[in-house]
Amino acid sequence: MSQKLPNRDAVSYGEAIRSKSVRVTKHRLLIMTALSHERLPISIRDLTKKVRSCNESTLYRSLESLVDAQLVRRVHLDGAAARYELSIDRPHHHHIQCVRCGLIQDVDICVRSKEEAVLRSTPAFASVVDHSLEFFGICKPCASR
Amino acid sequence: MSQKLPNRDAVSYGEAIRSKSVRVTKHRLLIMTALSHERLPISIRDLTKKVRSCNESTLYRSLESLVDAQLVRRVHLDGAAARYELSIDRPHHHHIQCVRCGLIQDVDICVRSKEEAVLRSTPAFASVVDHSLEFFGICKPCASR
DNA sequence: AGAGTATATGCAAATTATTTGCAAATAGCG
DNA sequence: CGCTATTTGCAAATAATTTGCATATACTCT
Repeated sequence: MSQKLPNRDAVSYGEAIRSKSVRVTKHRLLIMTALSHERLPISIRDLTKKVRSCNESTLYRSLESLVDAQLVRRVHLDGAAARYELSIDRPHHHHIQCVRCGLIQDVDICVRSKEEAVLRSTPAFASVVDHSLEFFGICKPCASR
Repeated sequence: MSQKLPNRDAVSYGEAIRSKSVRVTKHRLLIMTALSHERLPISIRDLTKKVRSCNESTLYRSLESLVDAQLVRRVHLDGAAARYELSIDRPHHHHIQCVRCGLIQDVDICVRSKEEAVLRSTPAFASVVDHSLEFFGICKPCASR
C-alpha cells in the first residue's frame, strides 16, 4: 500500500541541502526525512504530528527555505492549507484530486516542454523556473455512486 | 493600462449564473461584475474593497458557489490567500508570476490535451473536470537587476 | 578543535485567511 | 402573492501563516 521511496539517509539529504547553499540543520534533515516517508503531499498541520520535536514556526520557515532551494515543492490542492512534498529522489510529477471525495493520486505528466511556449507568450519574462500543475476529476468509486 | 474585458451587463451574468442552476442574487452579480473589471486574479481581501456592499462571509460563500459552477476560477499563486478570476468571457488561460517581484501575467497555454494522458496514467480516475497550471519565473526587469 | 558571526529556532503573540451558527432577508416556484 | 429553500449579515470561532526577540546552532576562519 504505502509504497515507500528509496529513502536516502540523513547524510545524503545533508549533501542535497548543502549543495543549495542552505544550512544543514537537525530540523531540516528531520523534515526532509519525514517528507520522504509520505506518499502524497502533506500539510504543515499534519507534518507537525510527524516531526514533533520541531516547532510549528520552524516548520513554516524551514519549508520556505527548502522550497526556495527547490528541495521541496509546495502544492495547492483543495482546502486553504498548502501541502509539501520532497522534490528530489522522485521523478517530476503532478497530482489529480477527486472533487467529490478528495482522493489524491500522482500523475506522471510533464509540461516542461511548454515553458518555451510560455516565454513566447509572455515577452515580459526572461525565464521560467518552475510550474505547478494539478488536475481535478472524479474518481471511479465516486463516479459510480 | 487596465485593459478592460468586453464587459457583459448584469442581465447577461444573470443568465450565466442561472444556467448553472445557481441562484442569481444581487451580490453574485456584483461579484461577477467586479471580477470582470479585474485584469488579473484578485484576493478576497482586495475584492472586499471593490464590493463594499458585500459582507466578507458572503464573498467566501458566493465565490465558492461560483467556483463550483465553474463561472469563476480559484488561483493559487504566491502568498497564503487564494485569488479569483472570472472563467467565462475570456479564453482559457493560466499565469506566470515573477518569483522576485510578484509580477503576474496571463499565459495562453493550454494543457487540456493532456487530460487524456492523465487518465491513462491514473486508472483510479473516471474523468478530469479541471486543472490548475501556474508558472513561476523571473521577469526581465528583475533578471537584469 | 575553538572563536566569531551569520543564520536558525523556540516561544508567544500578532496577523491573516477561512469557516460557522443562527436569525433575518430574499430568490424562484407555483 | 405566498411559500420554501437558499442566501446573507453579523459576530465569533477556527485555522493558517507571520513576526519579534532572546537564545541556540551551523559554518567559516584560524
